[in-house]
Amino acid sequence: MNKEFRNQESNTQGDGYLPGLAIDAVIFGFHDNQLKVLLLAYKNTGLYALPGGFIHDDEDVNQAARRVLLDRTGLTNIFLDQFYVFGDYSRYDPEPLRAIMLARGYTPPADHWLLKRFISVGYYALVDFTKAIPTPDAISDSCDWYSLDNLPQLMQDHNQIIQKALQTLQTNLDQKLIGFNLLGEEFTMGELQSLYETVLGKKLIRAAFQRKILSLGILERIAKKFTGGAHKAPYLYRFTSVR
Amino acid sequence: MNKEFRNQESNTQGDGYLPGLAIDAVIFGFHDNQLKVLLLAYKNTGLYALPGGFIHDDEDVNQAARRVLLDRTGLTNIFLDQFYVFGDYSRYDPEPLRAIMLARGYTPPADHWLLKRFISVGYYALVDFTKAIPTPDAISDSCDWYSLDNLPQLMQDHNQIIQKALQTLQTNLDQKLIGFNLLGEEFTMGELQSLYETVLGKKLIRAAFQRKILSLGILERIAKKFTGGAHKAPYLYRFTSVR
DNA sequence: ACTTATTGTATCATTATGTTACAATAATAA
DNA sequence: TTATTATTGTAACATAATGATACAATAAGT
Repeated sequence: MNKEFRNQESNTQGDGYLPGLAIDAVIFGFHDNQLKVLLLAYKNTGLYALPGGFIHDDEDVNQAARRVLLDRTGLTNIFLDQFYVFGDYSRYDPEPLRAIMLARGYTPPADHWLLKRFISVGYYALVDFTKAIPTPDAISDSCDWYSLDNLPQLMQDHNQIIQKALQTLQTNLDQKLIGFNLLGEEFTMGELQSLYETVLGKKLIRAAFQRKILSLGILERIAKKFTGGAHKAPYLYRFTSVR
Repeated sequence: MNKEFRNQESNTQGDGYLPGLAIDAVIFGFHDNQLKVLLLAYKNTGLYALPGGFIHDDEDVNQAARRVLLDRTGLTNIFLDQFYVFGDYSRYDPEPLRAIMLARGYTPPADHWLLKRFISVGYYALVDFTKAIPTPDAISDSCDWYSLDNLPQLMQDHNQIIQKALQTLQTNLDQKLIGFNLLGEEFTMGELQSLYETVLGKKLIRAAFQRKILSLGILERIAKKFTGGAHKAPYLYRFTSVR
């Protein structure tokens, strides 16, 4: 990986990559009843950013996004979808990348490809928090989960990108039943409801939620989960993969 | 316009344009109870294609899409939205563009920028059929409406692009009330229902449709429309712009 | 055995949608 | 002028979906 960025850096014209096009990935996880996103902190710069990358000139754009996701989380077979292209001219700001390269002790030439204008394809992914292994890229100190309601200031327009991704997630939550991708294999109805409430940012009616979800016929009841709490044990459910 | 393409053609390295990025626009219209799209036929090649274009290096991508729409229809202030980025490597096929340039009597160099791989941002627009003035670009014979259920074979993956645009239109029809953009200022309930039926490809129940639409409180009843038919005259409605 | 918190579900209320019916009414024909 | 016809607007009822409340079942602690 370090190799990859060194290549992107010293390869001043970006040979082998599609010029001017990048990927930004909003990777959602769910933990402690909080919706989280994966962020990178860049070395010696105080800059935070979304995981992202560039597209090889013989690679599908969607495939490049999967590669980014794999590199940052170790996960494959994950829900991942485009949600918007960020292409305003006003986004153009070479300073953060210049700062990152300078902080690495590399002074890029003025016409370095990474300092040119980039259009970014926004992707959002829903991953099982417990399965992802956050992995920094070559030029970042850390790759970590940050709660959505407590985000740091991000590079460029990355905060807005996250907002737009969240909107997309909210409108597609029921419609495409994508929410399940944020949970593990097995979960209780309470956990599922809590996920929905967190994503949508509002309370749902317990009885109605349970009835609705069960009526979809996509859940399989497995066993009871003895939580150790002084109350009836909830059932565990599993998403019936056959659809 | 001719000037613009001559510039794109003779400017073999595409200076002034974002490299490798294009726009394809699926422009929907509604007429004679049919959903139509605007297509270009290219000179001396027998090729049909979606209207499209490139992005100036100081231009917003969305703005470039508006420019394409304006150039092909003469319309501004139109519903226009991104719906997908077509970025598979397998799309890459320089032959159609080479054929177009050759048919114009221009032999492009092997490294001509228009023969390189392009990623395409798909936009869909909903326009008032009666207001649009289909206008060919510099290298096409014609710009015309084609019924969706009777499309010619299109260049590259443009047929699939239209299919994806249609899916997007269908899922967003109620949700965002975008359907109204396909009608003129004033319309009858029957016309609106017919539009919905055509887009969704299924019959709707008249009484329920009317009740539902009216309950949204977004329509203003204006006057009766005397159609000349031997029956009660329907009311004309207008979309209340205030939302 | 009693208490507590939580779960699963039944019950009823309310709202939304599907279905049928019918009066109102333009244009035409008698 | 008066019937005829096709279509519209909407009422009325039936069915389905959702909201709200209630309550029995039940783990675990006391």
